[in-house]
Amino acid sequence: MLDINLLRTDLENVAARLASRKFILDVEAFSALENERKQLQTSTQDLQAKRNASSKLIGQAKAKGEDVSAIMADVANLGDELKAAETALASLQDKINDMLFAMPNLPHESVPVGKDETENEEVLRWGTPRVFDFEIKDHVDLGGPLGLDFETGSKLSGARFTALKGGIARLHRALAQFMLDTHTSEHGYTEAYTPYLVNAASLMGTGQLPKFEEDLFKVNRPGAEPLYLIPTAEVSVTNFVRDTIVKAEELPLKFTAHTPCFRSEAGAYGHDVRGMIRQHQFDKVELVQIVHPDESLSTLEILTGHAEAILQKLELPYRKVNLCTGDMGFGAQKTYDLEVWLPAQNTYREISSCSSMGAFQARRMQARFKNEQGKNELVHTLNGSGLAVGRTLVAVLENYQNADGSITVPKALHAYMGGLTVLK
RNA sequence: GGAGAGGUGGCAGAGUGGUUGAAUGUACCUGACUCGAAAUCAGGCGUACUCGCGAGAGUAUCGGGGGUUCGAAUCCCCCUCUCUCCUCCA
Repeated sequence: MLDINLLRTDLENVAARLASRKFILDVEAFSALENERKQLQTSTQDLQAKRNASSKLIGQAKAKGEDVSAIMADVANLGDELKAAETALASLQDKINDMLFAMPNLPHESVPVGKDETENEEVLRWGTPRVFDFEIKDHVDLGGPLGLDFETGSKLSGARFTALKGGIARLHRALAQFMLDTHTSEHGYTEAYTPYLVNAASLMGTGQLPKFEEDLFKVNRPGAEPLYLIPTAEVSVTNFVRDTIVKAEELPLKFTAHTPCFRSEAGAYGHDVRGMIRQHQFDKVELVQIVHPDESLSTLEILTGHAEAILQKLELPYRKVNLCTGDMGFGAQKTYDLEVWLPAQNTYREISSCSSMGAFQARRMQARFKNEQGKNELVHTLNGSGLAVGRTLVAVLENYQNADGSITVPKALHAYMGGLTVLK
């Protein structure tokens, strides 16, 4: 959520910056609502002050045993007028809030302006795609004989669900363990385990609600508030600090968590239907940092580096992309995507997305720290995939395939595979 | 799943319809006393918002939301969390 004061004082500029990410801010509607709000709030507060004063008088008079009917008559008509004013003000404020909650974050100045992914800026390439001297297969054909079982997945749950068995399941687990261990022991993150079902307030906090409810799996409960399956551990972990005030010296907070992620992929009909690139359920090792506002952009570089380290240790070629304004996610101020080389697709595919959210989430969550002046100030939040486990599995299968269809286990994973060095 | 008790300022803890934004203690800040400190005394001390150039004034806020009332921390309803007991369970 943007700072409403910024909208009040610098509306045109905000609108221009939001336009660069394809969000049209209705400037006229917003100022009209704001003007109306200002007036109505003042008049409502005047009425409230009047009511409070009269009620106080009634109390005083009654205490002395005096007759209060005159004062009572005086405020008799106030009630309806006040109620009407309060209702109108509340609905006005709801409208303003609805606008605010629907507004994406402002892109940072270092973000290239562009309309879509074609205008993203490649920052670097790491590694050299392997040259194969045989006809390569994609992960579906490679994985099938090794335990990658789409049929069972869809029998149990439908399209976009996958079952893993045997060596593939082991490899999947090994990847997650390896990532988690690397981030905790080499990058200084605290391991976290979180609920996979969260309430609406948490999803409001990180920005998935109210705007993207159709992307989520919702669990309705009679007589209780609904819960949602997390679309990413960013939600559960970042919300650790919702409604809290942390000490300045405790920053930065660094958490990593391995969780399943659930996405309805409502808008993705027809995309990536083959294989396990796009699933309703996938595992991810997430990185989250809660930092001092001065540190967010430098931390983004560091955090992205932590995700890159995993790809480098696995010796998977990748490139780093600075997303342009038109391609960034809703809450992001700046985002680097890491794209891994997939030989069967002959292209780089997203395997990690690392973002600085600035104060966007912190404002929604009321996540603050005590600054040097002793005042409460919003923290900044960052998150990144370190990495998406399913897609990493795909990348390992395709990049480490052999002519006979077997898969060489990357060296970094040997310690996690119980002596297995080749899957066949 | 069943029954009960609770949620009040940074912390502890009063308050069950009326000059209550909320006693008291404690923590913290300022001043006095002191060579200095401790102790003591005096004063201050939440957050958000609105109006105002400003001094300042006002509104909201006692887990969250709604209701009753001229007036709600206090009464009613829904949700939520914590604790205790029973039941069940990995």
